[in-house]
Amino acid sequence: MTTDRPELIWLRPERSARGPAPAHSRAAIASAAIALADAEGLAGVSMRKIAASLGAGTMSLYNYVPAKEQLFDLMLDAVAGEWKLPDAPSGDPRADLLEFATQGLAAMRRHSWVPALVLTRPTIGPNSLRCAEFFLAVMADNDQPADTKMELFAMLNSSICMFAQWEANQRQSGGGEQWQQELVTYLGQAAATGEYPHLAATFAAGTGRTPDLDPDALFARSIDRVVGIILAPPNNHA
Amino acid sequence: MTTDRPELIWLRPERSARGPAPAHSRAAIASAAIALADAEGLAGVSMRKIAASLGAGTMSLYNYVPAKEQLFDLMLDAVAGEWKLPDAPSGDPRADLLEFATQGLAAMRRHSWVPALVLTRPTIGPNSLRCAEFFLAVMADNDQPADTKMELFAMLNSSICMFAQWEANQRQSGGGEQWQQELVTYLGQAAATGEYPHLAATFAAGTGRTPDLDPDALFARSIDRVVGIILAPPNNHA
DNA sequence: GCATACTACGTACGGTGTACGTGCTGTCTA
DNA sequence: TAGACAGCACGTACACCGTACGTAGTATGC
Repeated sequence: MTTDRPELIWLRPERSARGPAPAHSRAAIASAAIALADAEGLAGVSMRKIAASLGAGTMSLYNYVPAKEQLFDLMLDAVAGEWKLPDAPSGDPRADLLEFATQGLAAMRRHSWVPALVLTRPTIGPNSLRCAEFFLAVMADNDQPADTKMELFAMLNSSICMFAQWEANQRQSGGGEQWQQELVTYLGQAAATGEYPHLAATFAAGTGRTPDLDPDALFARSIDRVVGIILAPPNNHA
Repeated sequence: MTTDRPELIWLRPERSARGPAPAHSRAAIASAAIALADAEGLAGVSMRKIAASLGAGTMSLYNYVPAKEQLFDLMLDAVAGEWKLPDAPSGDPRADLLEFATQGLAAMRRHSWVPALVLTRPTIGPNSLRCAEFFLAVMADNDQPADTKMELFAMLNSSICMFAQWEANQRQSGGGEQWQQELVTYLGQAAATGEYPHLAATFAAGTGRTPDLDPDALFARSIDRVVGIILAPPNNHA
């Protein structure tokens, strides 16, 4: 409420000239938080645990981060820094966007808490801006309005997130045998009611199939569609 | 690490024959929780507040719901029940899917906490199944593999969620004047560094524009693309 | 009649984010 | 150079959270 200091964390300097040198850093705190989230999930991240893993007092963290929410911003931007992007577009926009998406998926596979979090917190830290910059560089020759390009960027990012989240859910569900069992039981019951004929048919058809298409290939196929939409000339759509 | 015992809530009967009649119901509890989430956000939902709003003791809720996590399932399925779907497909799949998406967007606009939540919790309650059933009925004449259809359903749902979440973020950001101000300041600074030339150009081009395209039209346009992909014959893509 | 299974709910425990105060340290200003 | 002062480290404390557990009451099946 009382906003003497800027709310936006990127606007406040990491360190001012006065006072003793800090014993830690935003980057170190974010890194510790990321390690915790990777190991225990986002819900397992607490200020006390982060402080303990850094050997700091809990309340010391508040000298670096105004609140836990802003810590999430730091975490997300740190992950955005893991994208390994070429310095300049290659000249093949489709390949560049695919590579961008692949980098994103890889990062989100390492940090399965990212997709759900990034959806609720639009990130605009330095590393995220670097990603946006790359996207816009790739799209430089594409004559669409500026804000449309930003929407397309959001669309690409969301698609990557969706896929990563879907994978994470699969993994989580597949892990619990009992849950899988219960799910089958329940869907069987639902099908037996006769209220869901199409669903029952689909369920029956789906069972016993072997495919399990290579996840990477599935991702490439899905994202290729999205990239196609993004790169399509603006007015070719009815 | 708690021993994961998912205990699918849809499998346990709401009420058994023995014992006194319950004073409340899952539906009433879910409804109270939804009202709370609408008013204060998902983080504002607590067992104590729900109980208070129902005039019940906090711990009584645990006679209806094994844990708070399962309550989220109830909430999501209750919202899925708000979709107003025709009994049968109209014969125009494109129109049907657009209508489906529009219903979804409307529900998510009423309950802005849904998109983020549903992404992390695949819903399979009775109402959610009804939605899937409708989708499959629309897709009945479309000869794609069963599991592909389910993937496409997930894709459609995700797209709706993405759009709704994006809108919610816009609304939230636009609400805080100071935040908006700080964002502009920060982006200005970032642009001034010269590290983000394309971003700076895009930002400059975006400022001063008037469009603010009607959100519904924007949604229709976006979702129409997705519907196009969904309805496209399976092998028309390179 | 009576065991049984369920409802209702108070109490309590271990966890959370963080406001506040206290002492310290380094730098900038007069 | 003296002192004001901003930033740092951290302990304590508070309000709130999810929920395990125990107790008491009540309707049903045998």
